[in-house]
Amino acid sequence: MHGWRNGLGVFNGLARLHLKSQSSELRSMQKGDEMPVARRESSDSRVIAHIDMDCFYVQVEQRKRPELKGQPAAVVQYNSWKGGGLIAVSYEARKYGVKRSMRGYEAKEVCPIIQLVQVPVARGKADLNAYREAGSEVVSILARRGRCERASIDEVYLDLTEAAETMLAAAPPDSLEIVNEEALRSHILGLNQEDNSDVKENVRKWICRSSADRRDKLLACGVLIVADLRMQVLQDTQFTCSAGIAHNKMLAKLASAMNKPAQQTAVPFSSVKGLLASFPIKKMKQLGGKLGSSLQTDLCVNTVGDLWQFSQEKLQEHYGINTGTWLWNIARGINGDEVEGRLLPKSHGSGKTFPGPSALKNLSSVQHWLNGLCEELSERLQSDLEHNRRIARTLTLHAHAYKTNSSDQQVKFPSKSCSLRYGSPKIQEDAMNLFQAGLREFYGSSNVIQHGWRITGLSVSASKIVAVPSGTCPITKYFQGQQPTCSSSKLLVGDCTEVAYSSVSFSEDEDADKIHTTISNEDSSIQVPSYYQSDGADVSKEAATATSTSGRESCLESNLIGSPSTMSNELSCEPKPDLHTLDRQVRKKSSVDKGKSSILNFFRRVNSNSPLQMHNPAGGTQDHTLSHSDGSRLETELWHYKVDDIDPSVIDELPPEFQEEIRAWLRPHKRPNTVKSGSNVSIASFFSSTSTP
DNA sequence: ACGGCTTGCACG
DNA sequence: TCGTGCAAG
Repeated sequence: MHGWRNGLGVFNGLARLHLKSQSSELRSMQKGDEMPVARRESSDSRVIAHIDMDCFYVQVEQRKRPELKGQPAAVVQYNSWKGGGLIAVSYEARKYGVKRSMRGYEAKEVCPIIQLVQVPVARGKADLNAYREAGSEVVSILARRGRCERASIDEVYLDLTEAAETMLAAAPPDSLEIVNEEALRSHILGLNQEDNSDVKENVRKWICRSSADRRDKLLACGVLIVADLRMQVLQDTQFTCSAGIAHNKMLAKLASAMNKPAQQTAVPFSSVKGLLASFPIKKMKQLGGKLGSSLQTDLCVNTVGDLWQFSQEKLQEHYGINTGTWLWNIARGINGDEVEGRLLPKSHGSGKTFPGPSALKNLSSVQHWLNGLCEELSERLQSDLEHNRRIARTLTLHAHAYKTNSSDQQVKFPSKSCSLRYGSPKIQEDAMNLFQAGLREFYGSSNVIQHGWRITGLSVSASKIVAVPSGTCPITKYFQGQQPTCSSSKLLVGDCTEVAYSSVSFSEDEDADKIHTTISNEDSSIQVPSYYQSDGADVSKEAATATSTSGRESCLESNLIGSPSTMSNELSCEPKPDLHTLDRQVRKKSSVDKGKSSILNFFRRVNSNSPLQMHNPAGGTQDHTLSHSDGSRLETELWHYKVDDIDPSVIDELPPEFQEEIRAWLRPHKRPNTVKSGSNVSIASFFSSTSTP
């Protein structure tokens, strides 16, 4: 227990910079302070929600076939063997004891009246697109009230801090005459519900309590907002969901599962300790597997409360610096993970298993299945390009295999990747080559004749997805921006886009025009923040006069202008993610943008008289020096900014699109996972590697 | 060598 | 950077 109290007030600093009033602490933080990994102190006052769709695949099928609503039902794939495997089960069916991972036949045994709906099949494999699209519908609604992170096909995190603060300032709960019925149905952990009491009235009192501390009031606002959002989701999509509202992601996630389906649960700070004390360790996210088992068997930890007796150092010795620190923190309800603004997946994949006798035995069957997988992948990449203007740069092939007549069964089939060329035929060709490369390695030196092989699983995936430079910039201009002079540097977006264009436009015949118009479409009927509009014009002018690099730059800039919703009208029934969010999230990860991100240009214009020194406090070798992509710095001064010199309060004044980026620089980073005993690494040493300009 | 198919992330 | 393994749903 001793660590609990210790955990409450010990940490200062970076994590709090979202609060204007506390931003000065960022500057005052001195050497000797302790700051291992991303964390927040437990005075964390964010309002975070986790939204979890109820048996989502079932709901999607029920919307398609309304006669299934209210019925015991399950979604099943591959009806061929033992009635197929269940992947989603309605709550009515769960009452009969039907579980996910049952076979169709088993489900029928315990619940004879269950309705089994098959997952759509395309090219001989399960086709999950309907569920993906339904998930996007939900995300587009949930993203309305705050930063939104698509955590999976049916789960979303929301950072509602700002919305809650705004509500608290403008229309605080204690001023409300009527409270949303859905909000009144909330579960408030720790709220005493006496036997005869009016439950809803108690919830109303809690929500409207004027004596509540600020954190509870913010949480109450969160409860109201989430109730509202959930109603919107239901109205617009017919889907129900459950939600957790808390001060961080971990607690929100715990809470969302506590009352399902179609309910929401809030975790006031005062109830955290009681909640965790007896909470089964294996039910914590990330602890459902080997790590959780290790805690149980090696440390005799069965509940989160059992973790309290271990010092940080002890946990670090066992599990490494990062995991150890993380464990110590989550045991105390501390979790600084940010809600990433990301509405779209980071990769696409298509795969299939070939169990038992269905294992593939020769190249032609591998080719057959690989072709189908690649076709599906290609379609999804096309769709991502059209809807979101993104391209993937890397193609990866995974396979599971074993050798017949061989002793070294433990040898794994290696994954292989290459740069991704668009167009189904190219992807198929490349995937097949990757497979053969993997196969050669898989053989090793073993005797091919004696040792045949079987393939039990194949998958292809596309990753490293980046935004396509597009918008006001004609393609010709765009290509001028990336002459061979760049070849030595890492202009991956450009290089890859070029590939994408040529192959998409010329290999997939009928798509050529579509792609072109997509890229060059510049309908500007959408609303663009004023700082973009004025800047956009400026940048375009600069682009027109400069030669070597500004073509590229202007493309990147103009990416901020124009909207995906203006494109591909025939597909416009689908929800389109917000381009600004999209652009921000892509830019954040792009190695290209590290050196030339729009935010630096923004600073350059705003502070043109006083260039600041900027370095990344934790970025190691990362360099935020702005230089042109061709490496010529002729007319480009070197703009250095030092993070310490940025008044954190200024961040809130920046365009929201930039705030995220800046905060990412300021955020603590993970340390290399070397286990050190006595591991209080000082801030000084943490920063020292990059503190020289 | 079966629960199947996706995703994301940490590690070396 | 690439490839592997873990975890989740």
